[in-house]
Formats: sequence, C-alpha cells, structure tokens
Amino acid sequence: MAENLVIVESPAKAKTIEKFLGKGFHVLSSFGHIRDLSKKKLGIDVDKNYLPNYEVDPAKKKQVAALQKMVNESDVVWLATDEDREGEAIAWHLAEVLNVKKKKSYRITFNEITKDAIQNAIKNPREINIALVDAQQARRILDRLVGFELSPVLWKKVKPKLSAGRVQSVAVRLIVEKEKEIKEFQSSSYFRVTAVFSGKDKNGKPFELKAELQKNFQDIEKTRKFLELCKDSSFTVTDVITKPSVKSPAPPFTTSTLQQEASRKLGFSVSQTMLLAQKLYESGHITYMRTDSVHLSNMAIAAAKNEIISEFGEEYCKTRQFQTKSKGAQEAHEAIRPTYFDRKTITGTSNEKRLYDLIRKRTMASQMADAQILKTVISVSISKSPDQMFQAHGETIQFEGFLKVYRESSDDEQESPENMMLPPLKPGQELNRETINALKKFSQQPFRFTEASLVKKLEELGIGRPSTYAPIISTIQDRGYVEKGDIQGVERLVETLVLKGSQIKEDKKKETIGFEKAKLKPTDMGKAVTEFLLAHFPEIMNYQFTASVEKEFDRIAEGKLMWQKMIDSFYKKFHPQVSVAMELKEKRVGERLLGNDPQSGLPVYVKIGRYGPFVQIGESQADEKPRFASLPKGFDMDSVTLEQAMSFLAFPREVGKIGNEPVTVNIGRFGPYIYFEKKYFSLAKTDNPLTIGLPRAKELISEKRVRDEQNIILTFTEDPEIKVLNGKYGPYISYLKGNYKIPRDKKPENLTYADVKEIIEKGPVKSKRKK
DNA sequence: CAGTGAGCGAGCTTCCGCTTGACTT
Repeated sequence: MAENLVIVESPAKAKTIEKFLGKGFHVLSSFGHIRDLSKKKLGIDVDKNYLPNYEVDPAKKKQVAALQKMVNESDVVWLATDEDREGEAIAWHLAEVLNVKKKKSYRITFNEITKDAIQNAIKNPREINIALVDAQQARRILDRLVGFELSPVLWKKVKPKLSAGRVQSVAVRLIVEKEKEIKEFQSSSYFRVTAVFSGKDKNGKPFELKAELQKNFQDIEKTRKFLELCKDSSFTVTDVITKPSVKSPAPPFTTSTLQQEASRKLGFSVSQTMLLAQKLYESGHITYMRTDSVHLSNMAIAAAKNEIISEFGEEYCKTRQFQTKSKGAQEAHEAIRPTYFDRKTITGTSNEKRLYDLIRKRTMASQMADAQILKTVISVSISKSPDQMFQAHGETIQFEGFLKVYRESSDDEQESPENMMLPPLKPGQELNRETINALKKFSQQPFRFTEASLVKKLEELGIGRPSTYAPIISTIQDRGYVEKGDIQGVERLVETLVLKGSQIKEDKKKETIGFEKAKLKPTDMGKAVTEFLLAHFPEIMNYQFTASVEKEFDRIAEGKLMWQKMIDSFYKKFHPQVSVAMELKEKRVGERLLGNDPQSGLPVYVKIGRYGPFVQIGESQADEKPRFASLPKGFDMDSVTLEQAMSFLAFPREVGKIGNEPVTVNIGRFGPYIYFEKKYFSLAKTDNPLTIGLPRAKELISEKRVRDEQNIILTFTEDPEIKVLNGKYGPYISYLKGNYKIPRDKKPENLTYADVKEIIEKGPVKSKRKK
C-alpha cells in the first residue's frame, strides 16, 4: 500500500516525479482541470451572488474515480498541481471532489522538475491559497458570463453558432484593424541610390566598395540631376569609423517564442508546432511546452555549460538567468529546453528532429558568450555635390560566440543591408566610380499577421495563455471570422537609372510587391461582427480590457477584494448592454444599401446570411419576392458596387443551347459552373462567368465527360445506375448517389452484376469493423 | 460538391484555461 499520493496535472510529469521520489510515493495525474461550470448551461446563479455550479467533466469521471480509489488507500495526499492561478484552482477542486479533508493533505509546488526542487517542496508544504483560487473563479466566471451572453446576441443579430469572448473577439479585432490600416495606407515612393567604387589598396590589391547614398530622392528629376553631377565628380573617402559592439543571445523558448521561430525558420503553423512539441515532451526529449517562463533550472544551466565547453570550448560559455518580461506571466514551469543537452539528435520524424534541433540550439545559445562584432562605416564625399554623401556599412565578426549555433529571425522581411567585410581604407583616398544605380522604391505597407505574429501580439497585450494560443487561432478560423492564405502581390513598373561610364541609362523593371505567404485576413463576417461588438460592447473589445481585469484578479489573489464584488460591478454594467443589443430593432449586422437598379428602380442590398455575404434585389415585404445572389470569392461587402451586384444578379445566365437543352452558367457555393442536362461543370480559374460563351462551355462539358469516362471501371447493362468507379480513395461502387465499398478480396474489374448487387444490399459505406 | 438567404419557429449553437486520448471516414 502506498503511503503517499502525489497528484500532478500531467501524466508525463507524474512519471518523471515518481522516479525522483522513490518508494512510498505514488504519483498520479489529474489531466488538467477535473471540474468546470456546466457545459450547456450558464452554470452561474446570478441571483445568488454568482454562485458557481461546478460539474465533474464526464470525460474525466474515470480518472477521478481512479484518483478517489488511491486517495482512499493512502495516508497522505500531496496536491502538487502547477504553481499558478489555474494550478491552485485545480488543487482546490481536487481537494473538494476527492474529499481529502479526511486524510492528511498538503499543497506543494515546484516550478522545475528536478530532484532537489521536488524534495524541497515536500519539506515545505503549505495550505491551499483560497484567495488565489478565488482569483481563478473570478477569471472563469467573467469569461463564462461574457462568452455565454455575447454569443447569443450574435446568434440573433448575425447568424447562429457564432461566438464572442474576451480573447477571441479581440484577436479578430486585431486582424480587422490591420486590414483597415493596410487599406488606408498611402504608399509613397522614392529613389534609392547605390554606388560601386573600385581602387587599389596599399599593396596594390584591387578592391570593390558598395555604398549607399544617405539621402533618398523624392522624384525622378532630382535623381537624374544628381546622377548628372556624379558624372564628372570625384569621390574621396572622408571618414572611416570603426566601433566594436556586442550581440547577446535571446532567452530560451517560451511557448510563444517557440511558435514564432518555428513559423519563421521552419514554416510550421502554430498548431503543428504544438503537436510536435507535445510528441517531444511525451518522449522525454524536452521539458513542458506550455510555458511563459524563460527560467532555467540550475541543473539545466550546468548541463548546458558542460555541453558547450565540450563542444566549443571554455571561451564560448557564459551562463545567464533571464528575466521573464511578458505581461501576466505566471511562471509555473521552466522555459522549453532539451531534457538532456548531450542528445544532439533524437529519433523521430524529420519535423520532430527539426523542432528539437531548434529548441536545443536556442537553449544552448542562451548560455553562450556574446558575439563580438566590429562595425565599420566608411563615408565617401562627392566633389560636385558636397551636401550629399555615400556610406558603406560593414560588419566583421571578431568572435562568434553564440552565433556559432543560433541566430534569431525577425518578422519584418525587410532585406537587410549587406554587411560584409570592407576593404582597409584611409581618409583622403580617392576612389574610382564604376556604376551608380538609382532604383525606385515604395514605402512598405504594414504586414498582415501570421498565426505566430498574432500570438506575439496577443502575448504583448497579456491576452490568452500558452495553453490557449493554438486553440484561439483555430477558433477564429473555424468560426469564419478569419482566413489564412497567401496574399497575391501586385505587379508594378519600377523605374531604374544607371550611370555607367558617362552614360545614364533609364529603364523600367517589373516588380511584384506585397506578396505574403500564409497570412491572416478578416472575412466579411469577421469585419461585420467586430464592427457590431465595437459599437455595443466597447469595453470588452478594448485591447486593455484583459490587462485591467487581470489587475483586479491580482487584488483578489492578494485578499484585498472579494471576487463576487468584482464580478458584480462588472456584470451590473455589462448585462444591461446585452439586453439593449438584444432588443435592437435596427437592420441586421453588416447590411448596406448599394443603390437602386436603374432598370426596375428596386433597391439592391448587400447582406450577411446563413451562407455568407450575398446581394439582394427588392424588399422582402414587397409583393414581388426579392432575388438573391451570393457574393463570389474575391469580392468584399464593403467595397462591392451596384454594378457588380447587378452582374451577380444576372445569373443564372443562358449561354446558348445544345440541341434543345439550355446551357446556363451560374455561381454556386464552390464557384462558377456550367449547368447542362442536370449536371454541373466547374469553370476554370481563368474563365470569366460574366462573358463565357457557348464554344468554351461545350469544351468544359466534353472535358469533364472525358475525365468521368476515364474513371469508369465497369458498367452493367442490367442497371445503368450502377457504376464501378475509380475515385480519389481508390475504386468504389456508385449507385443512386450512394457509395459502396468493394471488399478487399475482390478485384474491382472482375466484379459481376450479382457481386455488385450483393454489396449494395449490405448497405452503403459504413464499415462495421469488429475489434 | 452545386441553385440556399424572408417567413412558421422546435431545439441547437457559445466562453477561457488546464490536460491528453480516440468509438471512425
């Protein structure tokens, strides 16, 4: 019989700790929270001072029963959940549900999983901190009230199944506002001038020097004039300034920085990174992956030191402890680091290996020496344009330090100036001018968010937690507020001027600007919902809302404020706003009158419906029913024009007849298509549904028919409705819109009519595999 | 894979933050 039961949150952690504690200690895990407010109902009795009604999660019943059994068999219960607000609450729920009062029970915490830390915790037990638990209850109840009162407003005013909340609605707002910023951005252009000089150094060795003019020109005339001056100018080195500088490594990874770097360096999505990290954690390769702390245990720092010295030598090592700066950090865990630094590689998939490598290098680098860099700036004067100056920037690494293993990436994809070794020049030296190049540049519009850069922004605002970053990103996409995709760049003609010899050559170059990969863009729905929420619930939508309620949670945790009081003063203001919004008689969210049809005079609207944005002609109360057409891809509710709306309403359009049968073109849920003889034929991306004619329609029809023909393996004269087809997932039987699986032991091409009949009798695809 | 959107109005949807499985196409 185990005398001591230790309960932690994660099963992987339980395994590790059990090893450290040895005999007499049993370690089990709660798998996170075991109890929560009712899943379906509000679960809060607003009239009884916000009394919460907690229920054991049905999915956790089994685990709770197992815990109960062990509690009954143990003498002492140690509640060792995480050392943060949520962890304290989990400990409290465990104590309540498992009725540990009957036993000796203690609350213990440690924020690193080392033998010392755990034994130390056992020596310093304490009571559950009820004030901290109350702060968690306030957090939980506030989120529930906001989420479960706001969402139904959206169901009524916009469309069912939508959602709103303290975190997700602000995340969507960030994306909506970014898009607005980009739309309003006024691009300005300028000419950037660069020069290539040559010469010979003291030893007669030829060199080349690239330098940039310190001033940009606003227009092409001024640029031309300048190049004219350069034609007959002499160029002299006026200054050579060298300055030593140091670069220090970045701290080890937290969840958010790991997601950012994995996105920039490896191209992983946020959820992909977390899945891989979970694998690495479960295999014992890395420490816990949901953390906001940059703290490393002394043991880890010592291990990193060992590894750095043996791999690179003493001079490469410089240990440090970093301070966590991010807002609202609770630091229940260490930073994300390898469990064993001497494991250079691990077994696993190639992506697991790549992520492990990133984590190991980042952690190692954080304990390595600063890089010593010598920065050099060479200034070059222009004889005929004395108020201008060329400059060359050079960087030489004197000592690599941490750069030997790791260099952090940055979000702005701005091309960095060429930092190279510069030739050893002295002031006064004359240079030969080779070419001078002027290139038209455009000021950079703001970047849209990637998943990872959105997480970074949320973290800066103190919104969301490491365990929720990935789910937030999924939720706002699942709800249709935000879409991830590539942003197509626009082609621009860019003017260039080149001075070579005594000739100035002007040219125009094509350049694609503004292409962005895997960026987040708001949908019409996201924009409309954000606008609505901003109008009626400005406090919740405020970027500072979370930070301000966090301050109150802190006061609750300090015992200076009753959680019910805090919730009450919030709810007294919030709830009436909900009632007002519910009763709004105004037209539905996002609706806009585009104008009147010049032909009929009927009003034309753009609205959001159950299936997304659409245009409508006519009033719904009128005698004549209105007609509808969905907004095709690539059109925005807020920019669509009356003319465009009228063109959508022109569908379905007859393009002609084949025999007596009409051929029409229409736009459906999956894009434009041709409809002929009760069959559908998708248009190609290059086809324009507004102008497509009969010849092209015929082409599409026959192409599709050929494709279908090729997929037919067998048909039967007995019943033309039955076909054996080759599909995306292999051969199958199709009969009256139902699909049927072909048994493994039969070859599809050898099936007889009787075989097929038998398979169909057995029922459609629903493999009832017995275990 | 495919043409909806108003209107009758049952019964459903929804939050954030802890943690991992799993009945399948």
